[in-house]
Amino acid sequence: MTLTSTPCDLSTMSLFQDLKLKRRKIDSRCSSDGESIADTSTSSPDVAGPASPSNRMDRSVPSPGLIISMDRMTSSPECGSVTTDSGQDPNDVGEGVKVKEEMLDDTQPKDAIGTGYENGTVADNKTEPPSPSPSPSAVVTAALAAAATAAAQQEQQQQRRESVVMTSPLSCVVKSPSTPPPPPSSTSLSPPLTWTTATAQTNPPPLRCYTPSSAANSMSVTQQYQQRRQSVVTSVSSAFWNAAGTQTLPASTAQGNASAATAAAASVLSVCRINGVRPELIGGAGFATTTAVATCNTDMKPPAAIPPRTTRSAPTVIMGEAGGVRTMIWSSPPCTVEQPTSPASTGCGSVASTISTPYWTSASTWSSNTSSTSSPSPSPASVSEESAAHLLLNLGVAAGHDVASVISHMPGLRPIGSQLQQTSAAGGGNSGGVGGGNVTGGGQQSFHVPLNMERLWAGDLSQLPVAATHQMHALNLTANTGPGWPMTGSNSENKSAPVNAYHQMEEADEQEQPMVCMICDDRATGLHYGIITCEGCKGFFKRTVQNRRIYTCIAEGTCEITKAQRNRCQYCRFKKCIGQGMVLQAVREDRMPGGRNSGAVYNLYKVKYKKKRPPKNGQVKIEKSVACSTASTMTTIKTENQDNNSSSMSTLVNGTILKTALTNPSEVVYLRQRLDNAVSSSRDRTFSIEATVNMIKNLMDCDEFQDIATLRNMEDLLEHNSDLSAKLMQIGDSIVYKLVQWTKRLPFYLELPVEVHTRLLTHKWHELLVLTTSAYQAIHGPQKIWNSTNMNGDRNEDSEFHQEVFQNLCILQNCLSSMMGKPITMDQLRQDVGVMVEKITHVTLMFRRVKLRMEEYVCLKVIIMLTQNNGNTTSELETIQERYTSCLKTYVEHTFPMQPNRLQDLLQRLPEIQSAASLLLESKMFYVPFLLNSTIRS
DNA sequence: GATCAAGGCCAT
DNA sequence: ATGGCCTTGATC
Repeated sequence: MTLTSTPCDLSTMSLFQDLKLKRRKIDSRCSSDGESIADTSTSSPDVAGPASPSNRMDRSVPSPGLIISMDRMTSSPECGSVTTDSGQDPNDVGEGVKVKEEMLDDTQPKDAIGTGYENGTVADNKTEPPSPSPSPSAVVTAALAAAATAAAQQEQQQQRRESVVMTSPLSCVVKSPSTPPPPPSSTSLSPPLTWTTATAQTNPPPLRCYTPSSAANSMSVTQQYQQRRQSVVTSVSSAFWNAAGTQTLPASTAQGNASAATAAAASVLSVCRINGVRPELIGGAGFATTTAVATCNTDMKPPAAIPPRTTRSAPTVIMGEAGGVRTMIWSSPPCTVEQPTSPASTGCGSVASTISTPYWTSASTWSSNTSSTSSPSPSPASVSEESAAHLLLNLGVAAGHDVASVISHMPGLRPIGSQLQQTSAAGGGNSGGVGGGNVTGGGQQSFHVPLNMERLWAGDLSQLPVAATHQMHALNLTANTGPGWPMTGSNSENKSAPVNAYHQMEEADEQEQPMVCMICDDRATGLHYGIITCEGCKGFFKRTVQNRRIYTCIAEGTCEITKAQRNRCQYCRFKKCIGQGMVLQAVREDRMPGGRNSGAVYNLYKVKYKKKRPPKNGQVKIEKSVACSTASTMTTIKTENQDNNSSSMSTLVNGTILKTALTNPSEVVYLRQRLDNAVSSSRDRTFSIEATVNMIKNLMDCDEFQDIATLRNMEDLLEHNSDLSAKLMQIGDSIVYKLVQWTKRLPFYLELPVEVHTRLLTHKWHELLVLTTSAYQAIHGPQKIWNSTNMNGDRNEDSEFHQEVFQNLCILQNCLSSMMGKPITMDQLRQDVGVMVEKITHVTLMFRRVKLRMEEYVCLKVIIMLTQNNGNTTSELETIQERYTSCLKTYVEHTFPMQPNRLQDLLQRLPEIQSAASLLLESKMFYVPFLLNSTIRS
């Protein structure tokens, strides 16, 4: 089946509507004839979407020619088509963001395999992902050649029953043996990467790593598994887009053969050994950014027997990727027994299971699969676009269960082969504590629980030191003592053991002795981020948090951290920092020096301990450890009305609450809110110009305006001889990817839960897009000089406006005509997008007149994103928005002291932008902003 | 003004 | 990247 672009009448049907009609036809055929799917995947490779190999290559090589400017503010192309056509609430139109892992996959390409795993590897999570491989086809060819020559002899019978066929990075299909493999593609740029992993003929070939510089070029079985798995995951993305109604993807060939994919991948994984242990995937390994392969210089044994899944005594290897760097975390998990996961624990409600090896299959033929699943599959029209955004935000950061929950919300996608992941399977959501090195949870070592730094930086604080349940209960922390505080202030009946131990040591150490670092026992210099540390650990913690680094441990995550060995394993060092109670929030986002956090973070989490002294002679280390850990996790929580309720406060003080504060997810949410409210370093104050400049600089750094604003391959997009759906897919691909990447680089990304970011993207993408387009036109567009003076020689702004509108309409007319291969009349154009273009143009002119600066633009961008139209603004969002509003105010006042109304003028543009954006949704012509900037060359 | 806990600098 | 030393600035 080939999707050919049928130019539609712009006046009667939007491009999306047209595409959806196509989609319906395809769905109908796919439902009735599964085998036709293969035709789809092969006869129309272009339809594979923007992430096809050819597209990848195209995108990886910026065109020096026409570059459509667009900002990284991205949108979803087909959001409108999905909802409106089905008669859904128009308010929902376009509020979705279609996401595909390829967005991330592009910047974290397979060519990066092997580059990120060395001992002590550190990944700066803020760094831009590496550029795509310049020659993926060559790499693929090489891989295929290797595959052809190095077939192993011992393939599992289990594997032979299934096959994973990757026809393209986008269109992996999972097929049963009976399903014939797709014929080779005729596209030279997109060689048919047919990687038959478990067909009866060959074993998984020892593919080479894509990265020549990789220290370990041999792709391990695990790597191969990862790649296969990614191919499976890729199909999910395809299916999602497919379900969005805009196109049929080859992924639709995935006939829901979930068990095949599961078994194939599981068979590979289950028999792999890395350093003698079986690797396992969790968390961030769920999707594209996290499915990259951790390189390993370890010989991988060929698959053997599949061990029982209910016993897992071997250490776990968690492989994931963030910021383009692979992470491998080793741990020694407890025995895992499959068990159902409470849907509530996911926060999404409908996930059926939590997974450690999350395999997903594209159930793009959901319409016919519904009856076979335990839960009804949603219709394509009910695609949860928010879930899509959520999904992408979770890429690289979410644990398996999060991904599972997200996927569970995605029609056509369903988890299969779920296997409980022990660390995230707690029904109550308590994912356990980070091993504090010495002791957490009443002295019980917690090394078994790995620290997923990706999730940590994504805002998942549930990994932070958690008082064991028994510890919480011992302190009666579940009782409410004040508004919203799930803890008691009165009962400390059972806290006596650790607290007394602490106090005993405290009293015994009154003598003057040098403080020792709670992390490495080096000489401490004072309180740093909540605990007593040395300068080294202080700086280490600061750098880690500031840069959102992701460390790896090549051992088992139990490295001893001493002064002599602290630099041997960053992962374990940071893990100990967290475990000992160092406060992430104490690292200031605005990097404002000076002052104290006592009025902020420590107002909420008053660390109750004294400076730890070295143990006296005879004191056993474990005692010190207990004391330190206890002290570090001991907090006095002030109630909100502490000033007015001395008795309550007294109760709290007297009942000094042994609380790790971040105990379980339900508390974390509230605590985070409290923290944000309490952090005075970034709220309710006027920033100095230095701080303002710094904050704006951070925003600008994560914006990459020039690069992001350009849409590559515009010439290709404007050609009418290629599939229109592919064009739009390509645009949408770029949009979503850039939008998510921008979000994840925001300085306040960690301050908000992923769910909030998801919601923001879902509801604000169009406004961001309009703002970006207008700002880019104003800043980088030609400073047009119109012949617009009136009889008095004065500037005729009205005439200027209309001339600008007309020019923009002409641009659109040309571009659309080119794209559709059919002339578009100006009347049609005016009817469809005239008002919207006028509004966008108006904003652009206003920005141009005031000579909008990038510094202002990035602030406006954050402000508008955090503006809640429905009035349901949360304090979290308000806090951040106020922060950047204040930042913008300071900047404007300092930079333009002679323009007292400049700030007001800028902020007044925001409603206009929202108005234009709403029209953008209604028109469903998301690409208009791109085209408006198409004449601007970078 | 002293203290202290932030961030920054810079030699290693 | 680390860590010792310095500066900064809020709090006492």
